[in-house]
Amino acid sequence: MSHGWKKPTINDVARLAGVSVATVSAVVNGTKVVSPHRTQKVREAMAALDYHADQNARFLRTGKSRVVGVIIPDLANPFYTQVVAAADDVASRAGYSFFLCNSNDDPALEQRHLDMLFSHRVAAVLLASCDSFAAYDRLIRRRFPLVFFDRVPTGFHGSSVETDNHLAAFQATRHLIELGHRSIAILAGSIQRSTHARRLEGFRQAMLESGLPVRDEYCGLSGLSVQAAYEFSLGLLASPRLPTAIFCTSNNLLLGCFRAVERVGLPCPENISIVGFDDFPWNEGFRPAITTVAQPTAAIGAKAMEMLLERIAAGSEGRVLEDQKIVLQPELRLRNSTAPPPNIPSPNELDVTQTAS
Amino acid sequence: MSHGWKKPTINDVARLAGVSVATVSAVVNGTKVVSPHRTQKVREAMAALDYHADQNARFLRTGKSRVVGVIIPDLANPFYTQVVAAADDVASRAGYSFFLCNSNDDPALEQRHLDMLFSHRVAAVLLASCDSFAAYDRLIRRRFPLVFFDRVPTGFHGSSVETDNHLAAFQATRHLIELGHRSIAILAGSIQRSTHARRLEGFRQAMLESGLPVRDEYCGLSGLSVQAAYEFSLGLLASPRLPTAIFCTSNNLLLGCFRAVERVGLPCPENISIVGFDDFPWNEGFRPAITTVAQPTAAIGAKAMEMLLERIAAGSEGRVLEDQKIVLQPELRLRNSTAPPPNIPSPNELDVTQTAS
DNA sequence: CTGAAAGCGCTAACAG
DNA sequence: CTGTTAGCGCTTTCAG
Repeated sequence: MSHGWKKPTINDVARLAGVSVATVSAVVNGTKVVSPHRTQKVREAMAALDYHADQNARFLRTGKSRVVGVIIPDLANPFYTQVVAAADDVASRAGYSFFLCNSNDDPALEQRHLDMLFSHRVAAVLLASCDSFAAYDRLIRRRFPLVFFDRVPTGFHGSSVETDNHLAAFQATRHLIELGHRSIAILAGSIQRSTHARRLEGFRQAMLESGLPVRDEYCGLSGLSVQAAYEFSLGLLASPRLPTAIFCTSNNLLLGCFRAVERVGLPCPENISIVGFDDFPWNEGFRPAITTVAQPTAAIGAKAMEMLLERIAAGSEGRVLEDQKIVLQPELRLRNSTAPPPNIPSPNELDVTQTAS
Repeated sequence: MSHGWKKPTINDVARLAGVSVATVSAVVNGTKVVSPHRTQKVREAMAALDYHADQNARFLRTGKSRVVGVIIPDLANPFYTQVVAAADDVASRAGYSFFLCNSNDDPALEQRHLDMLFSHRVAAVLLASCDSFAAYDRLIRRRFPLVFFDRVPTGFHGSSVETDNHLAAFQATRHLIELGHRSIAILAGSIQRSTHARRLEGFRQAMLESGLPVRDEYCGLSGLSVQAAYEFSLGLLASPRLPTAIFCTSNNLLLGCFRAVERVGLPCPENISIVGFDDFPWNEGFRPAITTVAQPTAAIGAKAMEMLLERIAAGSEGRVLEDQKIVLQPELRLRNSTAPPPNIPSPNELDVTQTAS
C-alpha cells in the first residue's frame, strides 16, 4: 500500500453491506428495485467507505461516457473562456464534465488533443478549430458528435455555431462610414482564420457599397497578436496617409492598436476613431470607452453545447441528425471611441484623396 | 451499429496484423522488444483502422491515470485562466491532460466536482478552494495528491502556492501613504476569502505602522462582484468624508470602483488615487492607466503544476513528500492612477481629520 | 427481489 | 521474441 489507502471498490461495499455486487450496483444506479432494508445497508456501507464508483470501469462496460472534450486556441483569451463558461453551465446541468484543451493555435497540437480525447472515449467534442476542414474528415465520416464554434473550417460540412462575422464587420464599418469616415483602416488579423476572413469581407462590402477604396496599406494582416497589431498600427499612424478610423477585428488587435494610438498621442476620437471587436467588462474602463461590436459569447457557448448534447443523444438512439449551422447576431455597442473625422471631405473628392500626399 | 462505426479495439488490430494482442500492446507501449517485421505489420494495422487505445481500459488495468483535475471558482476571470494556461503548459509537456471544473464559488458544487474527479480516478487535483479546510480532510488523510493555489483554506496543512497577499497589500498601501495619502479606503471584498483577508491585514499593517486610522466606513466588505464594488464605491464617493485614495483588492473590484469614479466624475488621479490588484494587458488601456499590484500568474500555475506532478511521481513510488508551501512575490506596477492627494494634511492633524465633518 | 457469472479493452505475468 | 490468459471494477443478463 503505497498510499496507505486503497480505493474502495464495489466489492468492498458489497462485502461490508453483506449483499452482492449486483445489489450495490442496483442501488447506486437506481436501475432495479431493492428492498428498503438492503438499500439502507448499502448506503451505509458506501458512506462508511466513502465509495465512488469508478467511471472508467463503468464506461468500459456501458460504452457511455459523460465527458465531452473542448478545444480552444487560447485559454487566456477572455472570448473563449466566456464561451466555455457558458458551455460548462449547460454541460454540467446535464451531468457532463469537461476535458479542456488548449491548442495554442497549433494544428499539430490540436490533432494530438483530438487523439487524446478519442483515447479517453469522450462522448463528443466542441471545437474552435485551428486547422483546415480536411483534418476533421475522419471524424465526420464516422459521425462522431462534433460541433464547431467561432472558427468553422471553410468548406466544412457539419454542425457549427458562430457569430455572423460578415455582418458584424459590415455594421462596424457602416457606423464609421455614416460618421463621415472615408479613410478607414482595418486590422484584419489573418485571412487564414475563417472568422477574420469573413470580417474582412464584411468590411470590404461596406466600403464597396459606399464607393470607398480599400487600400492595401490600410489592411493589416500581420497576425493576431497584440504585438503585431501594435507594430502595424504604429506604422499606420506614422504614414503620410493617416486614416481617420481604424477597425480592429479582435480584442487582442484592439489592445495593440489602442496602445499605438496612445503612444503616438493622437487624440481619440477627435483625430482617430477606433472600433473594436468583442466586448468585456473592462472595455468600459478604457478612455475613451470603446465602441465595439460584441459577439454573444454566452449564447454561442450555450447553443453549441446544447447542439452537442442533442447529437450525443441522437447518436445513442441511432438517429442521424441533420447538420445544423447556427449563425448568431452581433451587436454594435456605441461608446466614445468613434466620432466624425476631423474634417469631412465632400463625396466628390473621393479620388482626389488618393493623389494627395 | 448505431453510428455505422465501431471503435477498433486491440483485438481488431491484432487480427488484421496477424499477431496476438500482447504483441500489439508491446508495440503500442514499447514495453517489450518486437521483431521489426511484426512491428511494421502492427503499425500498418493501427493506421488502417485509426486505432486509439482506450485509456479507460488501460487505466482500469494499470491504475495509472494521466489526467489531473483542476477546479477554479470562475472560468471567466482572467486571473484564473492565466494561471490555468500556465499549468496546462507544464502538464501537457508531461503528457497529462486536464479535467477543468468551474466551482462558481459554490462549496457544494466544488464538492460535487471533487467527487466527479475521484470517480474518474484523476491522478491529482489542483484547486483554488472555495471551502474551509475541513472539507479536504478526507483527501489529505488518504494522501491524495492535492495542491492548492491562490486560495488556501486557513488552517490547512498541505501543499500550496500563492502570492504573498499580505505583502502585496502592504506595498500598495505603502505606496499610497508615501504619496501623502491619509484617508485611504479599501475594497476588501470579503474576509471569508483567505486571500482577501490577508490583503486586508496587509493594508491594516501599513496603515497602523504609519499611525493612520482604518475606518469602518472605508472598508468595503460587500462581496467580490463588480456590481457590489460599484455600489460601495458610489456610497463612498457620495459620503461627506471622501477618501483620497482607494485600494481595490481584486480586478473585479477595480472594475466596479473605476466605474463609480467615472460615474461621479471625480478626476483621477488628481482628486482620487486608485490602485488595483492583478494586472492584465488591458489595464494599460484604462485612462488613467492603472497602478496595480500584479500577481505572478504564470509562475503560480507552473509551480503549482510542477508540485502536483512531483507528488504524483512520489506517490507512485511510495515516497511521502513533505508538505510544501510556496509564497510568490507580488510586483507593484506604478502607472498613472495614483498621485499625491489634493492637499496633504500635516502629520499632526491626524486625529483632527476624524472630528471634522 | 437477489446473486452468480460473463465480459467491456487492456496489460502483465507466464509459458512456450 | 511471441502468444495465452487472468483479471482491473463495473453492469447486466439470466436463474433462482
